[in-house]
Amino acid sequence: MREERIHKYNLLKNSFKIDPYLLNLEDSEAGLSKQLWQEFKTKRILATDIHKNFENLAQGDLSEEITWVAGRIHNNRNSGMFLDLYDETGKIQIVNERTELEGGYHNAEEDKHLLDLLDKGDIIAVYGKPYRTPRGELSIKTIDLWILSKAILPPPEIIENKRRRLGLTDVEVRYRERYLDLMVNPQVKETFKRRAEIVLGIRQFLNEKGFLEFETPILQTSAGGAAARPFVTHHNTLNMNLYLRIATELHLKRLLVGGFEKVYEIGRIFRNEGISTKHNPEFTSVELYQAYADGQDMMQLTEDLICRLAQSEEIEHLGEKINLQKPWRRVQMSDLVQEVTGKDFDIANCSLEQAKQQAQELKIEIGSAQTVGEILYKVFEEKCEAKLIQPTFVLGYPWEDSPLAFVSANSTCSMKDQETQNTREAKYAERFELFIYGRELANGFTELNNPFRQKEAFLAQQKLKDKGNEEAHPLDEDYIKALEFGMPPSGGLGIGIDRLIMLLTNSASIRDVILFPTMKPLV
RNA sequence: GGGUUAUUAGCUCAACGGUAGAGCAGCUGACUCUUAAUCAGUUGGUUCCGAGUUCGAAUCUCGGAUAACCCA
Repeated sequence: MREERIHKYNLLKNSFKIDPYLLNLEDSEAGLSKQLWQEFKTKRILATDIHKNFENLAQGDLSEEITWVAGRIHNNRNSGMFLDLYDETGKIQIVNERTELEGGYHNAEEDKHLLDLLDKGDIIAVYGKPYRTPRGELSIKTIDLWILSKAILPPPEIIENKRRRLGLTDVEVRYRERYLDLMVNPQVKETFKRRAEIVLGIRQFLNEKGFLEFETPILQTSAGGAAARPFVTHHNTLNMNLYLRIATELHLKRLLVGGFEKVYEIGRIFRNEGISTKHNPEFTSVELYQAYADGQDMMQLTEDLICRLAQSEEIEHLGEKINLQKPWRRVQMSDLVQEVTGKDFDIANCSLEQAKQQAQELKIEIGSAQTVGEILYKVFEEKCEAKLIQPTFVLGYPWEDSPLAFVSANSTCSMKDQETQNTREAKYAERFELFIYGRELANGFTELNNPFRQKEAFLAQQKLKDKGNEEAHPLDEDYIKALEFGMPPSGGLGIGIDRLIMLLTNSASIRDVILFPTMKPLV
């Protein structure tokens, strides 16, 4: 098939003197080319607009309004008489009356042959008049047409009609050759359009609230701000290893030290971890930090943001109705665990022995967990996470896993609880995570701005690292130095944008919302 | 990391130990007719790769690749 197309390409070039990759309007013998090209660029109409503008054109009627359209041919009936032309907005039918085709820069005789050389997949420009066929299909009746790009490979069949199982369904091809997926699966195009709108919506929301967007380093000498294994790369002239960032947190908080009070960054994050329907090695997050605020403010902001992006108080996600009506549930992790398992793992009431015993009763492998808090977290992950279908803020994270958050007795994520941090042994981090449909969507806390506490927390992480925990947070002396200059008390929030888009576009896999997901090469 | 499943023509799939097939696409022709156009004819294969069992393998066995899903 490819050979056939190449043959046609050569025919066009040699017999017609047309290079089907150039704007052949330029080569017109009629001398009108430049003028026509200008006209084309300024007057081209999108398919949806034609349908809108000529809605009332009666059957069989021909409008006198000269119209330009362009797009890809996806279907061809009656030997080129009817073409289905698709642009970004949809389909418009082209009607070619061979006997009526006038010459533009090629004469009518040649047009006949030109029609025969058109293939599915070719991108063409059409100059003609709106026309509703006797059968009622709004079309463009061609006066002249030009090949703008010859397709050597045919496009997969476009799916508009489910009556037969065709089109491109192989997920592997859809991910590897996403352009084909976009070309023929309208709902895929719709998802990514929505993605662009959501990201724009986040920017608009934050900008309205006075946040400033910044760009912080992706290449870092120390990959901090989260618990994850980083990718390592090498800088040749500095002759040193660098890490790809696993979070934007520590640099954004340096901006708070510098005096900005509301900052955010939307950007790519890299984590050297497994791939699943919820994980891609590179993904997009938005992190924001607000001075003179706390975790409470961050929860409210999260609600406001997501509700605005959803544009509806109830959405349907993979068969579940998700009620987004504010305020969303806020619950302590230990209360939630008790609710689900009937066992009390609250650090205040539960000894390490009891916690281990209870975990065993629940048949939960505690693995490396050494404290009540860590066991609580394991039980939560095992027993509760998947059940959090409706939006839920989970509070009261064990401090061991939250080295960048304030620690308090009550973990209400409110600033006034900080004063109780002296008796750290019985404490939770002032941290929350948002779950919807069992998926972690956001993570926020009242930021730790005490450099001494921060250093202690880093040193505790260092010990874990020494024990072989590759996800433990590295000691970042430079960040501690920044805190020593003083960071205002602040709230911080991170949202996984891909997962948020999954939720809002009703997508089951993160790969359905990432245009080019990470794949192993075929050879 | 473990398990399950899949990989056959450009696309969607069949053939389940006995000559590798269909629909669509492509090509040739008919038809100013259509919208899944139709009609007639027709081309097209390293059955993901490699080894084994067998008279005979797309099919059974083993190994590998890639992917999807589930579990950790």
